[in-house]
Amino acid sequence: MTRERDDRPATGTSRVAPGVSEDLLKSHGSRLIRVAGGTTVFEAGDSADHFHVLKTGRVRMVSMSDKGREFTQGWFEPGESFGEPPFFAQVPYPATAVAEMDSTVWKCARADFLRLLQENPAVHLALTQALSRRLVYKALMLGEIAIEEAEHRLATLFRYLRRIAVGVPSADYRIPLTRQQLADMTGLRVETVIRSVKSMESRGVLAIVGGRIIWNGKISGGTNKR
Amino acid sequence: MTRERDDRPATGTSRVAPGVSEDLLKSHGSRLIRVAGGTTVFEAGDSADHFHVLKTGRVRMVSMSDKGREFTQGWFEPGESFGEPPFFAQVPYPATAVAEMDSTVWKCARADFLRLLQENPAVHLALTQALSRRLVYKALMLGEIAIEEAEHRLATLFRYLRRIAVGVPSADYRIPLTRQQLADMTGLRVETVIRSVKSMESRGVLAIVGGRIIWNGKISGGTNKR
DNA sequence: TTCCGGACATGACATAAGTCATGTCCGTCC
DNA sequence: GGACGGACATGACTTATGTCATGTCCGGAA
Repeated sequence: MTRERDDRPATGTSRVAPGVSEDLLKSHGSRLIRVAGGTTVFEAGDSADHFHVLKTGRVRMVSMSDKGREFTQGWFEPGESFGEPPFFAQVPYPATAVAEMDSTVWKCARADFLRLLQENPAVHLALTQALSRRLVYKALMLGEIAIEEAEHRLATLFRYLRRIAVGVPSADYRIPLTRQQLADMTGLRVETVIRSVKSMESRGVLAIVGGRIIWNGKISGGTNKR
Repeated sequence: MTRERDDRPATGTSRVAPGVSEDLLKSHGSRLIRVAGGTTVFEAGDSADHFHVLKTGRVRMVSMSDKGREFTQGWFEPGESFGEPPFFAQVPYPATAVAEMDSTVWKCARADFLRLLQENPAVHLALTQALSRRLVYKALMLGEIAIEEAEHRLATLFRYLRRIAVGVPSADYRIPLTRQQLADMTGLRVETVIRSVKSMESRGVLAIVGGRIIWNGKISGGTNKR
């Protein structure tokens, strides 16, 4: 049950990392740093004066409460940039970036990166789209967590995950996350996720096979209006 | 108690609307539409094929649950654009845009707007910054609502509102929102907001003068690390 | 002045979700 | 092949917040 990790959805950005090419980063004064698994790339409160791009490994963006509760803002896969919002907004990081495994990260200083963007309009547009996808996800989850109940939050997350997953959208989708990870993305506790999922299973809106949650493409379909 | 509305914080984007100039919009095939107060500019589920810029009036972005609960994603003031994330991400709107008063809105079709951006790198950068500010706010509130309790959520929102407000940051800040509006931004109910605020008042972290919440610049200051 | 509606306030009770304790199942590692 | 740890599961109890009912205050309209 460790192989799961490989198909972790890139909730951070998009299904396909458009990314800034390494050549471009190198030619614009970026430095490549190593981050050991379990340590942080930056922490909430740090000032954001570099643009970060993940080269190898995996990074999780996480918010932490005083009492140790965690909320996973998203995961980032190789090729994706992360921590750009505070970088552009010029405010301290609101969350902490943790390397879930040994990782390497490109760091590009503000002036260098702004020049890079200016010289490469296509990269800028791809970045705008990546930020937009992330904003859509955040608005979606924010609305859910603010006003919906446990099962609804989970159903919405499942639909979202299947939508951004590669493959046939009508086919069954095997949720590639543990109950704990789902809890950390929905503001719920593991027990609540377990109970909600079981309840949804008994109502037939999903199936559990070998512990894994199978979201049915047909019956629990989409929500689009037009 | 109606004058409050005028200094509504522009949580949608930023304190200063950088915006796309009207000349630019006009020269790129935009249309100006009128939206009566109380009606919607677009609704959750609609497809997003136009870029919207508010010319006059005020727009509130709101998520709604099946059972009628509302969550205010943000407000938009004249000069600000809204609904861009789904536009760029090419997905249906996740929320509904309601005109809180008679408003006028510029609408620019996709191809036209992409051309506009390409021809005006400075506008593109300003847009990236606006999106970034919004993303920082969403990440902040998402973490709060997911894992923090009522009083903490409110305190964080108050700090944020004061930070983006114009004026001396160390001075007392009068929250320009009603209890109901605060409730709609934090995923709480009015009664909970009222009780939390009173509790915070009794603990001395804020004052209530004539019903209005006064957030003290000194004692309830910032959270920055460095 | 009086009336009215919106905002603020407070008590009593209901409940979804959190918390705590325990237990099973099942791979992996020695 | 036995021990161990992580993930899943379930019962019993607690609690923060929601829900409902009701009341006061105050400014604007008539």
